[in-house]
Amino acid sequence: MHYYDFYESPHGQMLLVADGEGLSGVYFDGQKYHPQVASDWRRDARHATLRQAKRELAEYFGGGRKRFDTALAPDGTPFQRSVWKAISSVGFGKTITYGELASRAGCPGSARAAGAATGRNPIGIIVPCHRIVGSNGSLTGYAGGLDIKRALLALESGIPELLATV
Amino acid sequence: MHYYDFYESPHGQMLLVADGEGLSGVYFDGQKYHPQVASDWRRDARHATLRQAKRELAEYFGGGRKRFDTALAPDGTPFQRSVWKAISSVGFGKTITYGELASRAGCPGSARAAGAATGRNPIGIIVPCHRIVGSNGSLTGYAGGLDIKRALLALESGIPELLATV
DNA sequence: GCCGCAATGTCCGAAAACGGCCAGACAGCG
DNA sequence: CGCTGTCTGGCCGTTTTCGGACATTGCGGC
Repeated sequence: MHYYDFYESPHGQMLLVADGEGLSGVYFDGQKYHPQVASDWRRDARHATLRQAKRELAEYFGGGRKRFDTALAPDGTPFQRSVWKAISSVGFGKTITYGELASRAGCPGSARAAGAATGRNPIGIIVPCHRIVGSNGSLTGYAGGLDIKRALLALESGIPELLATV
Repeated sequence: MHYYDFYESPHGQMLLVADGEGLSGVYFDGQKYHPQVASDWRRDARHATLRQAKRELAEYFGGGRKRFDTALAPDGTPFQRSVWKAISSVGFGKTITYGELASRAGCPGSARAAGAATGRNPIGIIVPCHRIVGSNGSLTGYAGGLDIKRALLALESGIPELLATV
């Protein structure tokens, strides 16, 4: 059974999805690969996992949280899961390249495949795929749009002036 | 979760599979499309659905049962399910053609596709695909082998001499 | 610097192949 | 004629196969 609820972020409404195992999805409104809410899903604002995720997101956007503790249960191929796991190991305010990401996932040389897997990340923000950049530092892409990616990195940079430029 | 057990039929060992919904598979040993027993399946001789199926099969081969009451939960496409449902409506000792089967499934003219779907029937004997024959009365095919198909039809014919010919 | 290229895992659409068919035409045979 | 068996062409859903497209990168050639 799938449960879901919404969260109002500074960058628009977000859809949160959970199953029995943990959080399975966090999506910006209208982002790429945004799922359809199926008729057999149940909206439940008090669902334990969803509540914890909403609280932690609020603390993150408020600047008071640097890592997430919600239990995750994303659905994907073995390769994708290893990539998403590697993404989660990138700390707040840090960035790595797609090539480095591929290496950490155990598949050096598969940078492009790692990029594709990054694009399929179902748990935005909490699995911090916005911290993955091109080898020359360019932002290259983000399912929610480059503006949001830039804003998230600015928020994590800790430099107030940077925030103003967004 | 999948549960399974075996049943010793007059024509060799049979594999029975069930999930939470009902019986999902009944296969002759070595038949076409015989599934692999996955490592996360659990053998359970006392499983309610499996026990009922084994009992009804024993009664069928003993000649004392003409229809099955076990709850079924086969996995397939919408078309396949409608075909298997139509097969189940064919009574003991009767036969229909693949063309007639297609019509009963709601798709007149799709005789060939109905044949393919019949071949994929996961629940042998209980979904009596052996009662489907060619338009000229020929047996044409059976996943468990034509010999078994002939034997089943002989058993259902009620004519003792026919049984001797098998 | 700029361009082209090879290597990588997954998804998606299109196309082709594959069946437990069937009706019609034809030839062979008594 | 009537009956039989074989062959052919059209029919239909599913499965398999194949070719690109991606949130990349390092290298060689120009």
